[in-house]
Amino acid sequence: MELGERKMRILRAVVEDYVETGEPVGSRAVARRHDIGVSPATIRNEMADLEEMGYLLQPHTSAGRIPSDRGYRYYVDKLMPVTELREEDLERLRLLYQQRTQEIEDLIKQTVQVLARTTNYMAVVMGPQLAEARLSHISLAPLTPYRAVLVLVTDSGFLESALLTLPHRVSGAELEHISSVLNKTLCGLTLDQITRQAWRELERELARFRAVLERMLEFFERSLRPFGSQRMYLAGTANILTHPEFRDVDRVRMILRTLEQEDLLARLMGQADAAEDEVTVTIGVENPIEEVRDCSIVTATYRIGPRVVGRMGVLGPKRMRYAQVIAVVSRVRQMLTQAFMEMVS
Amino acid sequence: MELGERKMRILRAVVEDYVETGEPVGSRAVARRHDIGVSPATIRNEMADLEEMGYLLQPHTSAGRIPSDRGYRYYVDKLMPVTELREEDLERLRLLYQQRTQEIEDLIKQTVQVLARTTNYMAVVMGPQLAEARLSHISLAPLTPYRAVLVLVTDSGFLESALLTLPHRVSGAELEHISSVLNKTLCGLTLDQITRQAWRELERELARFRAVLERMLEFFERSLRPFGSQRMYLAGTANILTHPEFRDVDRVRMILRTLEQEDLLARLMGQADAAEDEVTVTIGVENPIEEVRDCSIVTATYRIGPRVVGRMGVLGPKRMRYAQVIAVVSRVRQMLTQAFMEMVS
DNA sequence: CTTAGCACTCTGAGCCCCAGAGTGCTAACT
DNA sequence: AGTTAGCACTCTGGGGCTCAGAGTGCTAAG
Repeated sequence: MELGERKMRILRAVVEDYVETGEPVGSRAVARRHDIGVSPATIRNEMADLEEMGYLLQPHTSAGRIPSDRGYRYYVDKLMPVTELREEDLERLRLLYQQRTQEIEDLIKQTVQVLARTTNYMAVVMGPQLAEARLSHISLAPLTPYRAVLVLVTDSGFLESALLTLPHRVSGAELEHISSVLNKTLCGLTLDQITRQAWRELERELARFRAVLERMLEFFERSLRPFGSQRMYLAGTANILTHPEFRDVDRVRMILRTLEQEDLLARLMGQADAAEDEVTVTIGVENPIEEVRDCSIVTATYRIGPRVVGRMGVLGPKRMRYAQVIAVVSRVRQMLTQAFMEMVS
Repeated sequence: MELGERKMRILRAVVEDYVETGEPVGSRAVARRHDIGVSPATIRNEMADLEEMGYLLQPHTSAGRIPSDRGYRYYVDKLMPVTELREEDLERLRLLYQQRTQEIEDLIKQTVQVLARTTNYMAVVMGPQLAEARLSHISLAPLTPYRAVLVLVTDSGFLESALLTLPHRVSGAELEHISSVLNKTLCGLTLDQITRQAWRELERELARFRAVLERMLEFFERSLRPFGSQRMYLAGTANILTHPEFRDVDRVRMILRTLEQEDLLARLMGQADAAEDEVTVTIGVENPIEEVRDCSIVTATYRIGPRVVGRMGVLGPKRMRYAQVIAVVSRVRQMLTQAFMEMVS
C-alpha cells in the first residue's frame, strides 16, 4: 500500500516525535515541529486516515496518536533516514576492534557489551555455530592407559578438545591408528555430516574400537547440540529498565523470564545465514514469542571465516531509535567479522 | 549481647512474620499468631526495647516493626530453626545430580538453574578457579608447520587446550623435546606457581624457543586471570522481580547494573575456600557493595576434586527465607561436590 | 511486672475535581 | 474539492482531601 507524499511526512513526524518523547503525538505538535505546510486541522484529517489505514493508533479518544506496529514497519522500510554513528561511538568501536585479541570468546563478550552500551538497549550475541564448519584435523592422543585427549580443529581455526575415558585399554600405537583413520575419513566434512553420515563408515573401519567411537560420538553430539553448547551472551539487562515502557515490573518480569530460556532466546534471534549481510528488524507482533510482542529486535549475522556464523542482536521497546540501532548493529557486525577474519588467517 | 528468652521469641516472631507477609508486624499480631503468653501491651514494651537495642526498626511512628540488619543477623545466628528441604525439592535435586553428565559446564549451568528455581531468588555460580590446580600433563602437538596445539590436564581431570601460532618454524621433533621439558619442569606445580616462578627456569632450559614460550605464557595468563575467564553463571533475574521490595524499577536497575559487572559480582560472592564446608550469609549492609545494601546473599564453596574450587550463591531481598535458602545451598553444594567427585575419579 | 484503656499518629486507598491536551465535526473559505 | 478556523466534547493524570484502620506510647490500675 503506497502512501501519498504528505501522509508519509506526517507518519514520519509522528514516529520520530513519539520515539523521542514517549508521549502520544498530536496534530498541533506535528504542525509546529515539522513544517508540513498545512494547518493542524488538515493534519488531523490525515492522521485520522492513517489511523484508519492501520499505521497509527490512538491510546484513547482525545489523546494524540502513536505508531502501530505497521506504522513502525513502514517507517523502517521506507521513511527512515540512513544514519551513521556518532563519531564518538565510532571511535569506541574502532578502539575495541583494532586491539588484536587472540581469543574469540573475549571478542564476543566485548561485542555484546559494546552493543548494549552504545544503544542503551539490551544486547545478545550467540556464540559461533559450528555445525557448518569443516574438520581439518582430528587426533586422539594418549594420556594414561585409560584416558586420551581428543582434539579437533576446523578449517577456520576452531579448536575443540575433550578428555575421553577409554572403555578399555588402548595402546599408543592403536590410538595413532585410530587417529589416522579418523583424519582420512572425516577431514573436509562438516561436523554436521560427521554425526549424520560418516559415522557408519567409521564403525566399519574401526569395528574393533566401537566402544571408543561411541565415546567420541557422544562428545560430537554434545558439542553440536543446536543451542545447548552454543553459548548465549547477554548484556544491558539493566538498560531496558531506563525506558518508560518498562516501568511495569510485571511486564519486565515476563520478558526476562522469556529471555532466560535459551531456546526461546535463540528463536527470537532468528536464523543465521552466512550469505546474508543484511540487518533484520523485527517489530512487535512480528516476532515469534508472545511475551516480547511489545519489543523490537534488530539482528544480524556475523561470520568467523567463510562458514562459521553466529548471530547478534539488540532488543528494546518498539519505540526504538531504529536508525541508530541499525547503524550500530551493522557497523559492529562488519567490524567483528573483519576482526575474526584477521584473527583466523 | 544476649537477649532474654522472651525477647528472643518476640524477635523471632517478628522476623518470621515479616518475612512471610512483607508487612510491618505489630504487637497485636505477634500476640495473636505466636503464643508468647503475655498481652500485646507487654509485647509492645519488649518491642520498644528491641528497637532501642537496634534489632528492630519502625518505618514510621504508628506502624509495626520490621527487623533491622542486626535483627536478621541475630535471627540467622541464634534463632533460626534448622530446616530440611521440602521432599519435592529434594527429589528434584536427587534427580538432577544422579544423572551422570560428563560435562562440568552442563552441571554448573543446571546447578545455577536449580538454585534459582527452588529458592525463587537469583542464583550465581562462579566457574571453577583453576589457579590452585596442579598440572599433571602438558604437551605441544604439531598441527601445521606454524601451528601447534597446546594441551594441559590437571590432576583433577581438567582439560584446557589452545591453538598456538608459532612465531617460527618448529619441527615435530623439536615440539616433542619442548613437551618433554615442559612435563619434567611443570608437572605437579599449581598453575599459579607456573606463571610466577617456574617460568624462569624454563626460559633457561629452552632459551632457543623463547618466542614459543612467550606465546604459551600469554595463554597461561589469560586462562588464569582471576575473574576474567572465570565464567559467571546467572539465573533467576526474573525471580527477584516477584518480590515487593523490588517493585521500584530504579532500585532494580541499580542492582542489575552492579551484577552485570563481573568483578563486582565476584567481590560480592566472597572468597572461595577449599577447607570450608560452611554456608555463609551476608546481610544487607554487611556486604561490600553499596548498591546491593538491601539484599542478602547466601554463599558456599563447592569443590571439584581436592583443590579446584568455585563459589555458588543465592541473592535476594533482606526479607529472605533464610532457613530454606541455607538448606538449599547447603544441599546443592554437597551434591554438586559429590557429583564432581564421581565424575573426576 | 503486667495489663487494660485511651488518646494520638500515620499511612494508604478511594474519591473528586479540574486543567490541559487533543479530537471530530461543521461551516466557511480559496 | 481540498483546506482551515472555530467550537463543543472527551479523556487523562495529578493534586488535594478525607477517613478508616492499624499501631503506638502513656497512664493508671491490678
